[in-house]
Amino acid sequence: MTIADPQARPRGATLEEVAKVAGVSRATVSRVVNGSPRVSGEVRRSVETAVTQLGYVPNRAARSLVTRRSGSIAVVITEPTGRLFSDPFFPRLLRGISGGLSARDQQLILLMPESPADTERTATYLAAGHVDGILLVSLHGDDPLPDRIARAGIPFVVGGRPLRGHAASFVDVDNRGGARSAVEHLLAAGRTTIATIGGPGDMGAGVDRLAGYRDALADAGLTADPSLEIAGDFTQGGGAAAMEQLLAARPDIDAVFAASDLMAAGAIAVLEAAGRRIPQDVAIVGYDDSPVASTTRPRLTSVRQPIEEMGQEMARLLLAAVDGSDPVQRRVILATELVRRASSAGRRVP
Amino acid sequence: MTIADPQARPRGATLEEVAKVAGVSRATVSRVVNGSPRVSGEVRRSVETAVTQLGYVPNRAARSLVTRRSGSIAVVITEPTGRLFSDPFFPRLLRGISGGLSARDQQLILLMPESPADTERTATYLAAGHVDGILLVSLHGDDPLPDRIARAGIPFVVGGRPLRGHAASFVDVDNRGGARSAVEHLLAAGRTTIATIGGPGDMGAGVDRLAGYRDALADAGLTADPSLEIAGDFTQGGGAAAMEQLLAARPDIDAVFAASDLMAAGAIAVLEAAGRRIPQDVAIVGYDDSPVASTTRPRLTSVRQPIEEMGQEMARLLLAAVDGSDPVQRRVILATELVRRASSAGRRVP
DNA sequence: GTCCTCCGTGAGAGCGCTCTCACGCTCATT
DNA sequence: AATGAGCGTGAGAGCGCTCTCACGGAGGAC
Repeated sequence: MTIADPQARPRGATLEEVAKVAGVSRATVSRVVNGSPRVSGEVRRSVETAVTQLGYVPNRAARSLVTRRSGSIAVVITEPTGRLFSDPFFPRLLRGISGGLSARDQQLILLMPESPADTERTATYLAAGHVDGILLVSLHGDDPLPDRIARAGIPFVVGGRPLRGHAASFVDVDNRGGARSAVEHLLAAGRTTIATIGGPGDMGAGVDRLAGYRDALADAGLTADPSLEIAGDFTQGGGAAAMEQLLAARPDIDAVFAASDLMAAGAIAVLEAAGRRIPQDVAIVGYDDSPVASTTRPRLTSVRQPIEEMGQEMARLLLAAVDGSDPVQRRVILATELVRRASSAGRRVP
Repeated sequence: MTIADPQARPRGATLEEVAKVAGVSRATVSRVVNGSPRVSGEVRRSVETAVTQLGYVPNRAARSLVTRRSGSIAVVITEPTGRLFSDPFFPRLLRGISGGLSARDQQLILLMPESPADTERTATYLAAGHVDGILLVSLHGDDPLPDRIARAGIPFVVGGRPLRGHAASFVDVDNRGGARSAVEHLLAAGRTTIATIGGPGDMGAGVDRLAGYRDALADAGLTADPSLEIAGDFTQGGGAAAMEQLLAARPDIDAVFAASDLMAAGAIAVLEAAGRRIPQDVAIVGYDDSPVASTTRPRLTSVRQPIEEMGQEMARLLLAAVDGSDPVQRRVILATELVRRASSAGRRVP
């Protein structure tokens, strides 16, 4: 094997070698490295010296083999295309997750299955127990993954409320509350005919934002009107198409709540082309507070979400579940914040 | 241990068990699983049956322990904040990398060190040989990582041309050529006083795009003018600040080449506020062709980059290096494409 | 003084896999 | 007919680590 291996990278020191240098047994070095309290101060110091001197770093594979823990967490992103490329949601979420994980010395394994075959391979990989826990992001209603890994008994946490009632912990932003506050803001500005361009009906974020929209209307004593509701796909093109339909059906619209900034940007372009002034004729509010919100003209009022925090919280929940210290299912909902900009400014003169 | 373990997750079948079911030795099962040709058809089939029946999946830790290969590749993203959150560069790159890796059954380990302490831990982790190879993304000039891992002898590939002459393979988009084509486009439209808002001077993308700008001017017989060049930080705010300085120093500007779309968006806002019409008074071209480019008004002419392809190519190069089949250093430069939109339309009347 | 407990340490098994080597068989070669 | 090459298969070592168990010595209870 020494001969056959083309690489022969220098292998680091082993426990055995550290033990020899420190003049103790392998077991004692292991105890020191893993912070066991049952080691005398003197021995501990001499082991630590040897560790530093040899630059010893534990071999994770060997450790995994016996502990049956991989020391890694999978993050699975199953997003066809749209949202993934169009807003900085994922980088921010990943950063939050990464931060939450690194403190505990867990590695983040990123899985982005594209094809159904990929998804199948991913499911097999995950169910085989190669990771200690799983973070599921951007779940659609029909995703088979949660069931598969639940059956395999691997702890997992979902980002965003899962639509089907999986017995799973999840972390979500308050989509319903955020949408409600956006629409309340429009109502307070004197708008009366408020349409919404919703998200996909198979995603929690889509469903909940629509619910929040309806909540606000109901509170104001208005009844929901199907001709004012249309589903988009979170993309700019989708937003534009939806806006056109909306405008054709209801030319009397004086406000639009779009469930994403990109869709709002698409809607703005269409409204503009139709000769509507924003915000004078039609006020518009988006969702996400993405960078796009400050490049539209007028700049876009939007609902800001604590994405990094969401990632961090997901990591925290999952690690607790992996430790077994918290077998309970938890649902964490994080608050959103309405960021007011020009697109919804000014009171309409009735 | 059986008692101490709070989880006791069902462990999958082992090689040994498959061997027993198939009536062969462990070694033979290993050969079948690893696709060795030295197994007779009959035996192979009976092993495959047993594998399927037991749902056998190899234990990666055990395999790693003996092969000294982890089966995973690290992707290190060291980006302070700005770019990471503001454009979809990273998701796209990650997707490209992921695609390039998954075909080879390599796991993608994502590392996003934030603090200097994180970076140190990351370096230690990587140098310890826990991954088979490393992909370095968004490298700044002063990053100590390349040296560290080069010294440890771990194969790595850099995304974007590294500024200091690391003896490293890299994949880059043709920043210089892309910038040149953008500026040539402005020249062809009759613009004569073309400013540039560049990227950070410690990043290859920043330096190269500036060089491309100068190339185009030189080709047109114009000499570079320091009062027309200013460095930004790839963010919208940075672009706006730069544009203000530029406008104060050279009110006669009739075109701007911004090294990122976000900076271009910032510049547009400032130009607008200063009463300049776009593109009539000042034409503007961005870089990245990000979603922002189609939300600005007018929509932004920009340089499109093959980001997914870049990620794929990085994965490909790295895997070749890991295999040892390609110890040569490679430099791959991918072509860009100018996407013409309204912000640079129309010929200026001299 | 004897017995027992407790604590720090070492010995050794074994996690699941790959890889080398040896072995026995079948065929082609002389 | 004898020899050897080649191929498919099995036996067994060992990767680096953790964990259980055993052991010896110190200290307290009787």
